[in-house]
Amino acid sequence: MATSPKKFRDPDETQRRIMAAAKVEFAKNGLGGARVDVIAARAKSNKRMMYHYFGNKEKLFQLVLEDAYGAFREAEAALALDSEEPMTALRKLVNFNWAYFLTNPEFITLVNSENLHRARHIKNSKRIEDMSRPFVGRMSQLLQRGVEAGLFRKNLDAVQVSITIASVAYYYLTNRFTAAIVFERDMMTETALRARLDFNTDSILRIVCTPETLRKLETP
Amino acid sequence: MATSPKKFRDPDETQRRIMAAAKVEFAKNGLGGARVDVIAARAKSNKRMMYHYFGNKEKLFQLVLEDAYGAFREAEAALALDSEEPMTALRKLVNFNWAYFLTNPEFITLVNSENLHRARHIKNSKRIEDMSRPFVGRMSQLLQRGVEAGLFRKNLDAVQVSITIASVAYYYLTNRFTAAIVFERDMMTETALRARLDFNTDSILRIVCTPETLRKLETP
DNA sequence: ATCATAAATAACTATTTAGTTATTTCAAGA
DNA sequence: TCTTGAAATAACTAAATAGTTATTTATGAT
Repeated sequence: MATSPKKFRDPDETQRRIMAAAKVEFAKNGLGGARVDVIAARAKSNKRMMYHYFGNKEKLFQLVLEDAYGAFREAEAALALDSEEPMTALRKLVNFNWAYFLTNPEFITLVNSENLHRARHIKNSKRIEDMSRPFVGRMSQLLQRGVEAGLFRKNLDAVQVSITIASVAYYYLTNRFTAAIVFERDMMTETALRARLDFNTDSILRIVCTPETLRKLETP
Repeated sequence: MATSPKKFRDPDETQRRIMAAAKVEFAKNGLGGARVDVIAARAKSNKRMMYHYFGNKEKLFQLVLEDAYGAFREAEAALALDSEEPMTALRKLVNFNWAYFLTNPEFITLVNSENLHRARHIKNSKRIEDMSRPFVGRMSQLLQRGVEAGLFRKNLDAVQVSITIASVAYYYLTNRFTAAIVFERDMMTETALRARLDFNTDSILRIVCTPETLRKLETP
């Protein structure tokens, strides 16, 4: 069969299992609420291995966070938006943010936890910086192409647009539990999720596109 | 002088001090990271009083959260948006959300913490429900008035609009620490804050207003 | 004045928890 | 097949932590 024979000693695999377990535990309980014993048990390893490979709880958290962020940016880069029409690319980007946060809820809680701690674990992370720069570059380039095609408004700040695209998806999903009570509405039915994605796509187009582009969209 | 004579026994004041201290501690470290000893010390009281008046840590958290949410909704209601022109009211609402999150950062972290715990502390809170319903009502009414005045687009969902107004402010502020690294930009300078508020106001108007209303705004 | 009651405090306890030490087990090179 | 170093495990420790008990102190009603 395809699976490699089970090794009894496999440092790489052990580290991988500890990271995976840590991701689950940190996402579920935050850095403060996470328990190293739980991580070790879930990884089917033990605490000593965690300390051996990662040093301490916080260093493990930092690595988990960097990996999560890396996976997010990699997935975004894989969209290859630079080879799409600007309108298509923008729609795909809105869609991607939504789908990613929805299918990777642990990403949201990890980022929330890191912000609660004022980003001290990634403050000096070269890795995060290196992963971020191309992303901002891609966004700027997309806006630029849209402007040149007469589709997008001029002088939009790529950072503001990026933040807005993320925010309308992220906020809905991260606050879905309190929102369900406040709005007396199940936020996670298929219908509700579809409605939110549609609303988000429409909103971002209204923010980014010129009035003429929007008019053409409405009268096909 | 105006200050009342210092009482040595003052249950109301003690409870108030414990609540205030708890708000700070929960906001700073989340429910899991908060320490009851720290709360007691900061309140210049002691643990026994906390347990006496509030039962346990989680019940205290619930009360702090309900109070924070109540204060937010009260402040919003005090805007008296129903006696404003729809456009003015909408701008004021965007402004209010921004200013409130900015000047009450503990509100954001409390809500984040509660969502990490899947809203289990307010799940059955009649208080929260009672405070929320009028808010949704006010939003619906505002949209309705805007539509009737030919200013706002028809068939907008008040819940989607509410969520969007909150999201563009909340996300920027809650994720300001990681964003500062990702975007290599200080998110909290006066200029950056002003730029974000302006961007948000513009965005929400583009989402809510009819094309004609927007056109009139651009050519005064 | 005094007494019952609630407010306040400090000292304590049983658990939990991050991190360590001591020991055993395996696998690869000589 | 023997040796050696890394991988793995379990048992331990010191500190921290939520919650409690026992006791003292002030206050307001009688």
